[in-house]
Parts: sequence; C-alpha cells; structure tokens
Amino acid sequence: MGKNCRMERRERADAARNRQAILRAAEELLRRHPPEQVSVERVAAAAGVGKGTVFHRFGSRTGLMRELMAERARELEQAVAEGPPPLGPGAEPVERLVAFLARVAELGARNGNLMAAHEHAMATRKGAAEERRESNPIYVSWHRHVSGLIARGRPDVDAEEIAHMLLGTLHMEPIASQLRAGEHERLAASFAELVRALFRAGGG
Amino acid sequence: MGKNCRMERRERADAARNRQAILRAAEELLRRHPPEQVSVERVAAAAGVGKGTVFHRFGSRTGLMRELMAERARELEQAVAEGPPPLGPGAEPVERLVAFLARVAELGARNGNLMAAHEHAMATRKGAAEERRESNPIYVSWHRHVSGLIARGRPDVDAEEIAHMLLGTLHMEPIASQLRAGEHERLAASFAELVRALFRAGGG
DNA sequence: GATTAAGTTGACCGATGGTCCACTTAATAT
DNA sequence: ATATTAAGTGGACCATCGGTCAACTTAATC
Repeated sequence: MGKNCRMERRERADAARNRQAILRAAEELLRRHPPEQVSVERVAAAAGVGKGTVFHRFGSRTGLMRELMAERARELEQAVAEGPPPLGPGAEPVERLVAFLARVAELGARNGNLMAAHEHAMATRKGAAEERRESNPIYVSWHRHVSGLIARGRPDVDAEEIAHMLLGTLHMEPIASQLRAGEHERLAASFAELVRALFRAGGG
Repeated sequence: MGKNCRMERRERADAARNRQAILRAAEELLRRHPPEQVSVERVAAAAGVGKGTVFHRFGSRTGLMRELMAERARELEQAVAEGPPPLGPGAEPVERLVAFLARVAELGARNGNLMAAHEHAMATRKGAAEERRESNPIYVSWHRHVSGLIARGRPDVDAEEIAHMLLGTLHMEPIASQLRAGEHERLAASFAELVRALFRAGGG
C-alpha cells in the first residue's frame, strides 16, 4: 500500500520515448509526402525503431493516424468547450459555427496530408468492422458540435445530414489540396457564406 | 478502297465481349462488397478472364472504375444538356441545381460502392501525376455544371468552391453508406435546403 | 488457308499492412 | 547490487495488392 501501489501500470520510459519519436516522424513525413507514400515501414525507419514497435504501440496504420489527429484536435476541442466566444460558449450559434469551421479549415491547412492520410488508412483492407464502424472519435465529436449548433439555429432542417455535408468538405481531394497549399481562408469564407445563408433563410 | 477500308480498326468481337463481362462483373461485385475487397484479380475471376486482360482493356484499376462511372453518368449528362426542365435547360438555376443534385444523389444510391471505389482507386499508389492531376472527367463536368448554375444565381459568391463543397458530400463515408442503404431522398432534401437558402440569401 | 495484328494469360515483381516470437530492457522487490 | 518479470522491441515472414510482360491464341482479313 506504499506510494508505488498504482494499479494502472504506467507506460515504460523507453516506450514513451518511442511513442513520441514515431508520432513526430510520421508528422514530419506527412508534411512532405503524399499520404500513400508514408508507409508504416518508412515511419518506423524515420523514427529509428522497428516496424513491429509501431504496430505494438498503435495497433494499425489507422490507429497511428488517428492518434496523430487526436493530438491536433485536442486544443481545438478545449477552446470549443470552455474558451472565449465566438468559438466557445456564449456567442450566437451562427457565429460559433462560422468560427468553428474556420478553425477546422485552418487546422486542415496546417496539417498537410493528415486528414487525407487518415482517410487513406481507413480505406485500407484489413481493419474491417471494428475499426471503421464507429469512425473516428474526433469526427464524431466535431459532427456533434456542428449539428448541435445547426439544430439550435434552424430546428426545422436535417441538422445531422447538413453537418455531415459541411464536414465532408474537408475530405474532398480538390479542397484538401487547396488546404495543403495554405488557402484555408477561401474554404472558411465559403463555409461562412453557406452557414449564414442557411441561418438567414430560416430565422426570418 | 472497298467497303472494308475503315481506318479506325474496330475492337475485336471477343475483346468487346470480355469488356462487357468485366464491367458487369465489377458492377456486381461492387454492389455486394466494399470497394477495397473488390480487387482486380477478383473482378477478372468473376468475369472469367485473366487478370492481364483487365489491365489490357482498362489500363489500371482506376481506369476500370472510371469507365464504370462514365457508363453511369452518360445518361444524366445528356438529360442535363438537352432534356426537359427542370433538369435540362429552361428552368431557373435554383431549380435546375436542385434537380441535378437530386439525380446525382439517386445515382449514388443506385451504384452502391462505385463512387467510393473510384476514390479508393485514385488513392492507390502507382498512378501518380497523370492519373490523378486532371481528376476524373465526370467530376470535372459535374463541377462545371454546378458551379455554373451557382454563379448564375449568386454572382457574388465563390461558386467554384461551393460547388466542390456540395459535390464533395458524395465522397464522404457517412453519407456514402447512407446512399448505399438507398436513402438518397435525405441527401437530396438537404441539398435542396442548402441550395435554396443560398439562392434566397442573395437574391433578395 | 495463310497472314497478321489484336487479344489473352498467368507467372512474376516490388511494395504494403499486419503477425509473430525470440530477444532486450526498464521497473520493481528483495 | 541483484534477481525477477512483465513490458517492450525488431525484423524475418506472410498474404495480398496493383501492375508488367513475354509467350501463346485467335479473330479478322486477303
């Protein structure tokens, strides 16, 4: 019952170091190469570990990409939950939505091929039912946020469907490559245009 | 200079037969299985031909999917160019756009995994610059139509971007699976909602 | 029936995501 | 310090994929 009686065994020090090395290596490779060229083996080599280690840590290519994405999304998630308006609570739904989508676009722009890589990983053979069914938790949380805001502003429309449509944009190749080039303002502007039009049309 | 002096050598009879067999087999497999499980080899086996024949006919997996997609799109393309309103010329841009997107949704619903398969094929390693740059001609033509209609109704917005956003919807996994389940009306309704809101917001 | 270009095929290639297990090593208990 | 041991590691190995190719067939022509 001493101070070392932790039930949850911590991750070993070398394991934690390797986890970081792998994540950083994947990040770096993804910044410079299209996702289909960033194989697990290359990531492992760049991180200075064996391929098996990557799979041991992240389970699958999808798992690695998911973790990378989660890392990027955490900051945004917090800003949404408890940050200042218009992103955080307090502002009107329209403004919150516009602000959120702008940030998502920016996040897409800063992360190069990450979104595409995750999509690509999901589309790959092995991970059948389990991996793909519940999709990725970040998408789910984003979708909940967006569809919640839409529902508050326009209770009469199919908010969930429209939220899927808006977020789907990020996974589109023509737009993704635009984001990769840094042009996130263009997407943000069109997001704003669509959202404002939608809210105005019903609000009177 | 007799009656057989055709310069354009026709496709041989057995080749034409195999082409059809391959297309139909791919169609059938795609109706029942997720795209990543429909390998070229399986298509070939189902069509009763060798793998090499598929590549000889269609060049690549992408080429096969593209052809399948083109086959499905031809009918729609013609209806748009010279059919009766609201799909064809004559109706207001809003109505044409709503009608067009409804048909696109329906097309997606009837074709199971075709869109996803094409996307999946595009994301696959080999076909680097050439295959991917100009994207697929069907998408380009759809995009031109949609962005043209938007520009006519709302000259002040970024029509090309918004057209990408609307069409991008079809490539989204949550919505694609909805379409696969036959629920194309739901997508069509949200398309209509968004488009009407967009046009109303600017038209006064 | 001969000629020939078009078509066909399956063994083969390099690469990928993922598995496995013999081997190391960090954290603990003594 | 040393022993114990569970966690971690690495890379040969596997099935499968898209794609290539050279030897072989065959449909269309004269």
